[in-house]
Amino acid sequence: MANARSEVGEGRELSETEALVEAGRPRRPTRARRKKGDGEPVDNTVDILDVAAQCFMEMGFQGTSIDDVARRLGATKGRIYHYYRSKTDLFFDVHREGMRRLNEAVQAAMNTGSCGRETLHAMLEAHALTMLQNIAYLAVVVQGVHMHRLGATTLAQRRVLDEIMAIRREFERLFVDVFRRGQQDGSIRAENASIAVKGMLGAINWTAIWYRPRPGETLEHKQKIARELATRQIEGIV
Amino acid sequence: MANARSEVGEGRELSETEALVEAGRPRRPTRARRKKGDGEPVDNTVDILDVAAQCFMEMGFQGTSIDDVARRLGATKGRIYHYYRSKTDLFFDVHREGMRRLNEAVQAAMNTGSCGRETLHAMLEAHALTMLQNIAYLAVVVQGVHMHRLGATTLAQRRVLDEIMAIRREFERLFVDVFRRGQQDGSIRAENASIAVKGMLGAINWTAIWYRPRPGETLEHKQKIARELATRQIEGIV
DNA sequence: ATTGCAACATACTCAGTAGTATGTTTAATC
DNA sequence: GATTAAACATACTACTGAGTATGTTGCAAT
Repeated sequence: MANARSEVGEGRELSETEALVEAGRPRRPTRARRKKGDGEPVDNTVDILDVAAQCFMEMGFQGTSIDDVARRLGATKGRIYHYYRSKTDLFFDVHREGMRRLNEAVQAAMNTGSCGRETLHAMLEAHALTMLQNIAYLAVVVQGVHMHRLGATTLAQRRVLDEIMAIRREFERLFVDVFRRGQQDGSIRAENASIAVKGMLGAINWTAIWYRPRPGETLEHKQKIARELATRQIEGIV
Repeated sequence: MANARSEVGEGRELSETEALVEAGRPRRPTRARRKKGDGEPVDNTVDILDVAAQCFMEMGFQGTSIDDVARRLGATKGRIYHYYRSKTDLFFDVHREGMRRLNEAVQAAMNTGSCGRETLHAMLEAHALTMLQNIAYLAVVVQGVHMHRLGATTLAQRRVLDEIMAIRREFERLFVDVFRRGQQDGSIRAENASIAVKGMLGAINWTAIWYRPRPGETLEHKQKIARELATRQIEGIV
């Protein structure tokens, strides 16, 4: 980082909680721009987020320059820095969006199944399918997990990173909890929930490494892969 | 990369095969230095390799500077560039060493077990244990897998990368082959060997993300984790 | 004793890149 | 229709970091 943005000065300072909530989130205008005749307000950050996710997936956080993202957008740095304070903030926002989609899908699956094992199965399948459908965003999430020791972050950014890590731990805890429920209702016989879950999530998350959608790939195909992966984690190969 | 080293000039040129074999490998002196009174020749690259593996694991390839590695060695760039032509070559050599250790362990396990499933189980356990025992090197291997599209490599480096990817594909094929053998001898009922193996290897490889050895951690503990992970992949959780 | 090379250290170059400062256009509000 | 802010583009700064060129030291073979 060329020059650490001074934490003081430049107008009003953000309070502790504001900084924690706002950091990494796109800057919202005070007066949102609306489309020509339409009344719908436009969010110009979605394109940036999509392209950034793609770049981060292909070249990694450090390997991606803001100019790379801008070039792929057919724009310049100015557009990106208009919405994001820093490259790290942009990365975090992609990460956050990925986690949001993942959480949404898995939370929905938690309401299905008649025993712990069946619920877990549904959660794993939902997780896998979400990975395959949002591979760029989720590849960034996977990177983010491995990134929590990068150190070279500012004070505010470390806060956001802690928040993200907390969300991830919470996410993993969902699986452990359902696993334990399955142990109690007798539908799961394996012991050591912690290690078992880490293995299962690894099998799913690994798709971020090997899976790339073929052009024109159908949803059914993705579902088939997701079901296959989830089933193997529940039933094994015997 | 500041200046791509010119492929021509500077003395004798390497032949195609020499370049393929030598690239990424440490430069060997024409007259090996020996210890004081001892007759044993010394390999000064092992320290470099160990430290580099540690750095690459903690901060990633792009996030690690040669100066970082040198500083951790209590040395300067000069020492590293004396043995390695480039940062990429250093990374590749760590990768190669990691794959060597992994292959060694898994190959040994292939001679055990009385059916496909048992052999596969032994291979997975050996794989997992090797990961836990060489987490830095294997974390680099995992990074390398995800790196094959980084693009920004020179001609010679791309050759080495292709070689590495070939080795990895060969490695994965070992598991698929044994899987199919298990399907034929009836010890494995699951279908779709390719996806099943990708899931299983993912569960094991994921240790590169979450596992960090506690100080004073015993071998038995590592073995327990490895056995647990492997068993889950074979038997599932039912 | 001298020579030669390995094994580094030191000092430098230069391109890429994060972030900033500032200009320009367009749409909404009054 | 004048004003104002959003939504960018352009131009610039400053620094990091890969790779190089060159110096220095110490062992080993002759």
